[in-house]
Amino acid sequence: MSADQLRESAAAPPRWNPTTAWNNQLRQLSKQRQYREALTLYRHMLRSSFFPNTFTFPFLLKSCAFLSLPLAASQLHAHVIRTGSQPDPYTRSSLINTYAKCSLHHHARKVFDEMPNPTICYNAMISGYSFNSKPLHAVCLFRKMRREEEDGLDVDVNVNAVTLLSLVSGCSVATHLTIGVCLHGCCVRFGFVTDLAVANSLVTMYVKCGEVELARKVFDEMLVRDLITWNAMISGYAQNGHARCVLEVYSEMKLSGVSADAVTLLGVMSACANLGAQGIGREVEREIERRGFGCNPFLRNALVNMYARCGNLTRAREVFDRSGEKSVVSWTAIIGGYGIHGHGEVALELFDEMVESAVRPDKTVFVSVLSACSHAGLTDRGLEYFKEMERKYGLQPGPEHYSCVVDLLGRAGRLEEAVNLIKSMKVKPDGAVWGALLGACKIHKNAEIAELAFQHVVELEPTNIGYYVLLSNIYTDANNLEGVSRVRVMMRERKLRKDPGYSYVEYKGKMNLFYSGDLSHPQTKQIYRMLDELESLVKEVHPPNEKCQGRSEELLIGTGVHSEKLAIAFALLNTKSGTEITVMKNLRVCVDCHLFIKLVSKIVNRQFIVRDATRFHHFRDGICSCKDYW
DNA sequence: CTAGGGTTAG
Repeated sequence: MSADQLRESAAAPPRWNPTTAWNNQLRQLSKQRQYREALTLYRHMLRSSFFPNTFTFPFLLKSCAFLSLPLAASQLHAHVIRTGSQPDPYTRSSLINTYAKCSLHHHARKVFDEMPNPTICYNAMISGYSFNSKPLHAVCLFRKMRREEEDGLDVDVNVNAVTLLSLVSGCSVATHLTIGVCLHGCCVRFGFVTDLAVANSLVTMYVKCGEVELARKVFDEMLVRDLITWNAMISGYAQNGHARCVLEVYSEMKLSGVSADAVTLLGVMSACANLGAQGIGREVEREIERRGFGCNPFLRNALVNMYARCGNLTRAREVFDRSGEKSVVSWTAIIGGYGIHGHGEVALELFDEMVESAVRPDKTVFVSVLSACSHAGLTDRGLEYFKEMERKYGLQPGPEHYSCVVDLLGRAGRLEEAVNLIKSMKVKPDGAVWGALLGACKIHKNAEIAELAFQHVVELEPTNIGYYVLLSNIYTDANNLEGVSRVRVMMRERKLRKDPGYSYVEYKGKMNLFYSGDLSHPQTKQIYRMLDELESLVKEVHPPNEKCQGRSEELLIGTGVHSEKLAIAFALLNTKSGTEITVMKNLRVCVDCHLFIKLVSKIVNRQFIVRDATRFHHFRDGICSCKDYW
């Protein structure tokens, strides 16, 4: 035994082969996902002159892949080459995978092209292309793989479930949907749709492309489902705004005997936030505590968001204050919460606090900050923050920020400034930017700028009826009847129809849904009696057709049986005094109702929160038959 | 080589 070897065995007292002992430690660390520690250990290993073998590198490469460390990866690659012997398939597939995960798919391909490849290397390269969203590259390689499989030459190549799974997961944006559909066909032809993991990846693929119906079809055809399947479907519905479907699938899941985990509850919580379903949200919170997920930062943020959106700022703040580590996402949730409900000052204070606590603001949090300013009428402070965004934090404002600032200026009546801001934009304004301007024109009755805004907005979003309605209303205010009929003709030509407006209130875990003039609710009689009473009380304090002072009170009290009014009457009938009432509205809250709600709130001394759910999609998932919901 | 996760105006 050489002196070196003796010294080595003394330094680390392993049983027989020192390399095996080191490798075992690496395996342990890798299993426990302690990737940084694995790399540190490797540094120790190098210092104590050991000889890495074929089992050493895959663990280390996996660590680099997870931590996305391209430099460390290429160093390791050099070490692999230095060992002299040809790398085995496992090491090569790890190299390919690591380069791909570091977004270096060209390097990965170089490794791939060095020699003939067995199945795992093909799979690694295919999944690498998918990871970098290059599904066409992946498909080309798949074709090559099939040819080699058929030739049956010296290397063992077999298309397997992992191959298809990797291919499918590469089509996770809508632009790649066509390829995804073809690959779905491949999965069927090759007999892999029955494979659980493959089917799961198909569900996920469709969900990410925004095709929830197709995802649901795959989901329904599956004979076996595991936790991943349910989660893919639940979070898929949640991400695409189909909040009610989330709750449906969740209860189906509970019936099927699969128990939920943190990911499931996250999807459910986000659905509750979008529905304003605080009661269900509370139940889920209890479930979270019971299952011991209370510390999960994802869930805590979702919880803060849910309470904030439902108007329960006290509870949102409690949960927020009690979370230990606060990320930008946590701050965004709480800032947005105060912003939505008009507490702009608090939102800005929180933002400053966030900066002080050394959390770097991102683009998203600025959207919340700017919109908080515009909700609270803090025009100039909003503009300051907008400037700071680029100057102080180096964040390029996107169209989503410009639309907030246009809204900010627009609400303050500074329409020309808003127009100039749009003209000065470096990025192309989207529909939302012009739409915000159009909305401002409605408030300040400026038909001229409205026409300019409308021209742009119909070009960008020709099917968004909201804008047609807005312009038509602006013309109505300006007594421009010719304009009104022109817009009507446009809408008819383009076959656009307005969705019926409806409102709903969550009560005892059920959605109570109302259309305007609705007579189908079981409590209809009491509701209308209550509404009559409210109307006469309101007329007492505020005689009809009398204009009021101030911006939001310019409006008259409408006499129609609006869905919001029915929802409020229902809530007053059924809930205890002192509790807040959250009413959800699919379209913008009817202007006639603003004052009505405000006055009723004063008269009965209850707080109402009417949430504008315009941007949520759940009104599209067929809330049509009210019977299912009460 | 291997499927699921929080925040975003109008």
